[in-house]
Amino acid sequence: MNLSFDVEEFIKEFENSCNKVQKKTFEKNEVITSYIQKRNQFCILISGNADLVRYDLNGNRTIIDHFTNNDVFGEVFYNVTTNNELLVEAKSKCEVLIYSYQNIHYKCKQNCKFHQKLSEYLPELILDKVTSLNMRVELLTKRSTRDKLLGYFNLLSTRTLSKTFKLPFSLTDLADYLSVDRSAMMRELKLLKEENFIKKNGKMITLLYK
Amino acid sequence: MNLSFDVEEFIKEFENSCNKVQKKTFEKNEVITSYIQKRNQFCILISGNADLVRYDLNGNRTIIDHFTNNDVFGEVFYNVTTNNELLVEAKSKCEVLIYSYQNIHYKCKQNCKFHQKLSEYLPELILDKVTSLNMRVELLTKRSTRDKLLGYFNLLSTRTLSKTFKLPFSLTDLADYLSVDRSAMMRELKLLKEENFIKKNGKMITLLYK
DNA sequence: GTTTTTCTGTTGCAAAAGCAACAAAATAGT
DNA sequence: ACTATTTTGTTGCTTTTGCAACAGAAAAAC
Repeated sequence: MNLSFDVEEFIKEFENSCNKVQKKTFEKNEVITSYIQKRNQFCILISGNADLVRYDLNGNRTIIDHFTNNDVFGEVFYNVTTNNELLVEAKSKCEVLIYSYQNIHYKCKQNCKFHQKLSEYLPELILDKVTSLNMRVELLTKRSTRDKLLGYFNLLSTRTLSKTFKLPFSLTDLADYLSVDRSAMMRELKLLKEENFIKKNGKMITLLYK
Repeated sequence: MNLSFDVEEFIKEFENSCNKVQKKTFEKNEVITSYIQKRNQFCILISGNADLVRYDLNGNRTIIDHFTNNDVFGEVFYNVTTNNELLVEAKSKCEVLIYSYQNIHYKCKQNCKFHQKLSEYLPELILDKVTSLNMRVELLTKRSTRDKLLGYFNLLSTRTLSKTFKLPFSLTDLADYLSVDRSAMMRELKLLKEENFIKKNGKMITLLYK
């Protein structure tokens, strides 16, 4: 996230000016929302972190997306075509702004500050989402588990400007995020350590190659 | 694509009103643009079709995205972090509107109609892109070649409202799009035919299951 | 502070996917 | 219309990935 404006400031300042937006709090493991076609919910995660997960017919879980501070989500971003369940699950206590997408255009009152700012910031919020989705596609199209891992590590390294960083996921969740089998991923991690590509201590990873 | 406005109309009407936008034509196989960090190009494909492709260090080609009429692309949508080359290649003769993203905010003149309309339509254009990227992620996270194929066929079937449809790709390109080995994909297609899941005649596919 | 649950690390075996290579068919180029 | 190039369809073999299962470590719940 490198937005040109401060989402927190924006929310603090304006959340009470508009009666069409609501703020809700969710506890860990609660379902924040499920994606259903034709309900145009649009959400901004104010604090905490949450995952968009899919459970398919074989019982596989996939973490489709991982949301942290200031991320936007909701079924406006999704054309729900599959019969799989899509859920947003809170991974920690979460504060969420919930809004109906239509209401962005139909203002609640002439001078609603929230509306004004939201319209102004919206393209950037969505653009940021496109960028992160493109990175996701970039990762998922990598052919091997090794390339996915290294690709993801590179991303975190670039993001933190450091060769050492902490995984934002448990290893179990990381496997679901990279869409690979956990044991196969663990095996690959072991090889990467043995071949001196990385150093690993719990969730702390250090890249050892140039 | 199911936008609430007609992109073609918008472009026809306003493309000459703004001196900061240019229209270019590309022949088949020409490179329309390559993605380079910090150049904020933003493009709309008016006609033809094109692919966003990546060539990785092992020589694997991946079709990251496939663009047709009215699709938007450009490196505004991409945080170029990898050292891989990202190119947009014309698959047929293409007409493209090219614009610098910054210029969306800095209008060329007070009453530039193009600017006005573009600002108005932009969120929807980008939102549409998010939707298609989410579908892409949905496909790519499927665990097996079979699930990817069936997922993609379902998508085309839903889009065309028909059990029978034509693949917009060559089979070679489809493999690169689904990020699987071509021969493995062909093998799976053969099995799907043998097990009566699909009927296939060249690029025409018919789904046989409910 | 003890118990229960989740997460990590590992492995043998089975299944799926990738690689290489080639002939036939289709398409594009001249 | 003929030739060159690309695409399709196929297969044997190798490598990678996934599955199942389990023990120990860590974290969460009580």
